[in-house]
Amino acid sequence: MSFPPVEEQLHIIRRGIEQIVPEAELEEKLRRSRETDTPLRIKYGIDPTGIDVHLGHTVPLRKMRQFQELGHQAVLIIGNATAMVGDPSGRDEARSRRLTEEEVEANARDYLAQVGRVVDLDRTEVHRNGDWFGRMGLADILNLCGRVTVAQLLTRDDFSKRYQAEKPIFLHECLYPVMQAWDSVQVRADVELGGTEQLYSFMLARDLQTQENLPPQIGLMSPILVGLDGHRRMGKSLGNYIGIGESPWEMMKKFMQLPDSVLKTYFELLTEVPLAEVDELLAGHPRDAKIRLAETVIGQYSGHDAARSAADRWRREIGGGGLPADIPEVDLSRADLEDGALPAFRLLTLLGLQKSGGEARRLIAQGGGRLGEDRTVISDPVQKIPIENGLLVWAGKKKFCRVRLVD
RNA sequence: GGGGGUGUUCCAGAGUGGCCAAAUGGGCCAGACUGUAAAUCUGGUGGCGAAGCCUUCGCAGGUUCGAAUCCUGCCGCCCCCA
Repeated sequence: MSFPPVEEQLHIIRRGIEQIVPEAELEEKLRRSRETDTPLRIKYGIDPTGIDVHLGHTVPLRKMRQFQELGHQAVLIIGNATAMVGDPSGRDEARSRRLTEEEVEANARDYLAQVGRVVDLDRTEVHRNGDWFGRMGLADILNLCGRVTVAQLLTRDDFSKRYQAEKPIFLHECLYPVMQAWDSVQVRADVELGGTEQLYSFMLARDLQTQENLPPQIGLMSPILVGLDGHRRMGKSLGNYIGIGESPWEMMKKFMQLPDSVLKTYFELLTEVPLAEVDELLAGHPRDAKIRLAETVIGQYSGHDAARSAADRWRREIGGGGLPADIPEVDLSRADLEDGALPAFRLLTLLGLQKSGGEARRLIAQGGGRLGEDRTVISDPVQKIPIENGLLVWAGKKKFCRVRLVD
């Protein structure tokens, strides 16, 4: 096996990376790796706490894939032990609940399947950190804890913020960064991937590795990928994410709703489109750049054909103002009708377009209730609407369905 | 163990006896404008087919014509002292 020249590798590795600590050592490691023909061990840890892998997760995963392509060894850590603690990073609150072992294991399997869409699992070492943490006795744990001071922990931004805000910090959470760092010792990591909020853990790992007479790892930190709102990090709990398991069309719609301001970062972190070309794209109409972005990323998960047809569909239906292709049909029982008609607000709630009568009334009062292909505005919330099969009903621009009358 | 705080509607945070379904901000929803982007502006944001009624302010009781507001007990969280 022979590695590409160091400069070439660095060029690929640096893309989309915010911070490398320490940078000089990375170059040195790459050089030595190439001279001795020894792949670097690239660690990335992921806690199986949820089930949806989204684009935010793919940033370090893609980086890992790139390392694989360069000939290095990917080392994936399934944090089945750390998952039971919960990563306090970037949180200003404690996790509400700890997961059970069964949940964690189920999630872990699910995660691997999803992760396999980005990294090449056949060429990846997969470890579960429960394998080593499960074997540790109290003495081992105390010994490990004895290497970290509380003052150090409190230098972490998330902990100090919480501390100042008089919010709870639980003892087991303090263990999280320590455990994460110990993983690096266990797998003899040369490089660890993660977000910028991982700095503390990465540095702690270097300390522990040095104490164990191992070469310290390099931390490669990606910027945080902001979510659909354009401000806060992409995350499941914020509901602002694009999951890699979503259909091409779902992804398409979400991409097109991104604020323009994030386009450049998205291109940089999620695609391999050369940056010079990205600049050219951004000089044109942002809408076209966005379509290109969406198509490129969707193509990575669903193939180019599917990506293209999603993009075409968007241009046709949404860009072009046509009717949506998928109009869900909702059953409506004839028994609910009154003389073949219904008050407008009641229609919306029965169809599930609105949660309550009050909500539906407000929507209609504000001009969000519409009927038919020509989207005639319903003017009065209690207006009697004659119901017929196939009637198209709108609750705002994005929610709609057709009536299907049933007995 | 002792002392002091605090708990409000999705979130943050006002409200300290009636004018409170509860200020304000955020979020969210709708409308206008657009590229169904962002920003901006406008309106809305407990439930009930109107008037009116009903349920909400950590939990359980109590005082009162009347309680988110007062009292008692319980629970959670935070800080300080030891």
